[in-house]
Amino acid sequence: MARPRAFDEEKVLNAIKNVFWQHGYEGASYPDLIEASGLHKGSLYAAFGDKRALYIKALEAYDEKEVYAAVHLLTGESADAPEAGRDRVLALLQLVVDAVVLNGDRRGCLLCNAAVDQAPLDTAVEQTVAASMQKLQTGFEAALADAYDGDGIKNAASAAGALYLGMRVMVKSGASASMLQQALEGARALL
Amino acid sequence: MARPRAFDEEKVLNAIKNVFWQHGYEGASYPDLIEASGLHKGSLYAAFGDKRALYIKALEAYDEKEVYAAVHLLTGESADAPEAGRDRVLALLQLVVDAVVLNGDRRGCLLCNAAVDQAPLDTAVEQTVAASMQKLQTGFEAALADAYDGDGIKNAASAAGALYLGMRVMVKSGASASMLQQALEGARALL
DNA sequence: GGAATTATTGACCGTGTAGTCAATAATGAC
DNA sequence: GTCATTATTGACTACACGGTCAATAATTCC
Repeated sequence: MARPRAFDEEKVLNAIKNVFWQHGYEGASYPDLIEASGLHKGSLYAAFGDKRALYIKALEAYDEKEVYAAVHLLTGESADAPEAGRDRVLALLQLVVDAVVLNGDRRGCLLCNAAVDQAPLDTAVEQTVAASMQKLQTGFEAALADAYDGDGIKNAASAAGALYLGMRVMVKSGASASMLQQALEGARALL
Repeated sequence: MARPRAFDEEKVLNAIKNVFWQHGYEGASYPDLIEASGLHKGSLYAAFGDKRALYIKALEAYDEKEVYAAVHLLTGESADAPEAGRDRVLALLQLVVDAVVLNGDRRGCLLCNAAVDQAPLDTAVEQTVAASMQKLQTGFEAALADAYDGDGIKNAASAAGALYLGMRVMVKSGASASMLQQALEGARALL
């Protein structure tokens, strides 16, 4: 018995997520957010709260979509996941390279960006980031469980996670396609 | 035959570097920079130019000190560098862990921070970052030259570089000491 | 149709920002 | 001592930012 929402919450959050992904937290201004979402400032506040809350929601949306997809690839639950666990890790790293080579997408990883520039300033961000990172870690462990044993699994999974994060940083730093390809080949040789 | 500078340029730049290191580019306000440097706003402008120029100078100072030290460790030119190249890489990764465990220092790496949040927005930053990254890459190649051959050297060096960057991101994301230690052990097992 | 409730709008506000500049101070050359 | 030159100061400006709110619109219930 009240006026209904005129927008699709999920679509709006997706648009907001993309703005933060591309411009970072500080770099995303309300004019940017307004343009991308199609809403007005007051509506954003009424529906989601302040900018920080909006950012957390964007991180959660990223977790639900991008992190989810990565973890499912790692665990082998995706349809196109390779058979061997090690190959699933390499497939994920290949996706990092492909984003740049095939689509020219250098936004990197919203999670990494958040970890670097907002996590140290905001415990809510830090917790959200930590939760997503933990999911990734578990995914890497699942992928490497049959190639290592004992502590070796966790160790190799942490190192693989660091490799993944590092490659995503390389992407943002403007590393060339061949540098990225080299890192991927290096990972193939090491893992 | 004119009034001399009342401050030590190197010390001031070092203070400025630390502010950017801790707070990031956007997070560093002029009040912060003024307090850390002991100079007034007008002096900063007169001596170094605008905030962007100041940031670039801070990146250069970081390159000259921190990147220089890392590269020299990797190439074995430091006094305390291990004999084997592979051990020098691990020693560098150990320093990343130690910064957190021994000093509680979670500032991470100014270079990584710059790569993630400023390089995509400013080609001058991107170039400075790229130059420092290239030096690191060369260092890793020098360290791993005797353990690999042919393309393997460059590949392994790129992967080691990604590992290094990834671990520094983990530090900023709030990863626990044991997670970092795991990644280090993983690197030891893989390299 | 009227009442109650919630969504939407966009003008408005205070603040903190980066950046400027005219006045003043300190030095060396002569 | 005077002058030319450069350094220092801090008040000043203009602006963009995040955030607020009162007025209005759209809906359902009765």
